[in-house]
Amino acid sequence: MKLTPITERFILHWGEMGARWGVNRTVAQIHALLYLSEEPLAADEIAETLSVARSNVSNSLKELLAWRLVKVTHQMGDRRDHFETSKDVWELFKLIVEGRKQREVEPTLAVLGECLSSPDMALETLGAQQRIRETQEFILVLTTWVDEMLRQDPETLMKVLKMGAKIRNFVRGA
Amino acid sequence: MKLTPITERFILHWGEMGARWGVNRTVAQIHALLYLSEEPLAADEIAETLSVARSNVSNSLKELLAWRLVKVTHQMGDRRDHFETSKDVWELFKLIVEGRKQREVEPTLAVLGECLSSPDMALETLGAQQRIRETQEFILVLTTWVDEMLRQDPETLMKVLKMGAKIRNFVRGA
DNA sequence: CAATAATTTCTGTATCTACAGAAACAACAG
DNA sequence: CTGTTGTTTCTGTAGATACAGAAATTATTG
Repeated sequence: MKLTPITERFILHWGEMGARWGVNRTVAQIHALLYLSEEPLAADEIAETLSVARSNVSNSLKELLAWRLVKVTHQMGDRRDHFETSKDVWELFKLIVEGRKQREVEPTLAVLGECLSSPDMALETLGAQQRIRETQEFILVLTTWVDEMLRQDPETLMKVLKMGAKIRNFVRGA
Repeated sequence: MKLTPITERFILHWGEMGARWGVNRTVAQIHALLYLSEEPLAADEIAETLSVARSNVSNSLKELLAWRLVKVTHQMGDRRDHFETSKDVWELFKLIVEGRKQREVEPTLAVLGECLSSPDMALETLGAQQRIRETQEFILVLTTWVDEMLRQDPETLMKVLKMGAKIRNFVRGA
């Protein structure tokens, strides 16, 4: 399948961005392709379209499945798996944030917690102790809030965001 | 300078996390070191403490300076530059978000904008066209909101975050 | 139970990035 | 002006990751 110029540009840029945020380029590209595609695609089709090895596609899809960003579907008369992703940016965003929270933020909180409860903590300067505590507190507050937000439906979330300025006043008044 | 066990653990973990988010490991480690350190450190001291080459420290510091995460200071009777970072997690967070916005989000918005205004857009399916538009809108709303939030002082921000649940009700009532 | 189609796992290679060490450069002191 | 101290830039290498292609595995059909 030949890509149209815009689709190609979008996919390449997405791959680039993924790389900068610690996501494998091919993984990001495949996701972008599925996002723009009208129908679910088979692995071969993806490999051909993006000019990457079949095996590479297989591994990348496994990764995307682990992130719950793509799902497998089937079509009548075709034995091959077909892959599709949600067309809802918000939902995708949620899944990504959720994934990174689990994979990176939670381990970090664990490490900070262990540090804080370690007897070795006494060896640190008071300032360092405090900063480690503040870091933990910061991450905790932030993730709790993110959790809260992600639990909302897209529409509510949208309203919250579009209301930025008002929130400030709300806080003032509270 | 020898690191205490906790400091070492913190720094190593920070480096690890940086790597996962597309930040050079040494850069992240140096930042963590300065964050926990009570006084500004000279480049040699950093190199020795982290066991990395002096040149590596130089380049990493340049990177951190570009992000405005560290500042140069001087001490009486010492010709060497000394480096320090803010001890305020909130401020650090702001700087990082700000930096990533400029380096990654804005270029992405530019690409999306060019796509949308290109005549080639007519070649795309209606669905793809819409999704590209939605993506742009999404990023726009999100960054606008982030901008708004980062403009607040830490204290206000903290209140906003700690209020997660209430915000929902606020939205409902609005 | 073959024969075929589809997918995954394995293995080696290419590519890229991080990094050390050397060399060049700049600032300063005597 | 020359030696010293400190910093940056340059160059090659080591290490890591991404990836292609082959081999092995699994599923499906007649």
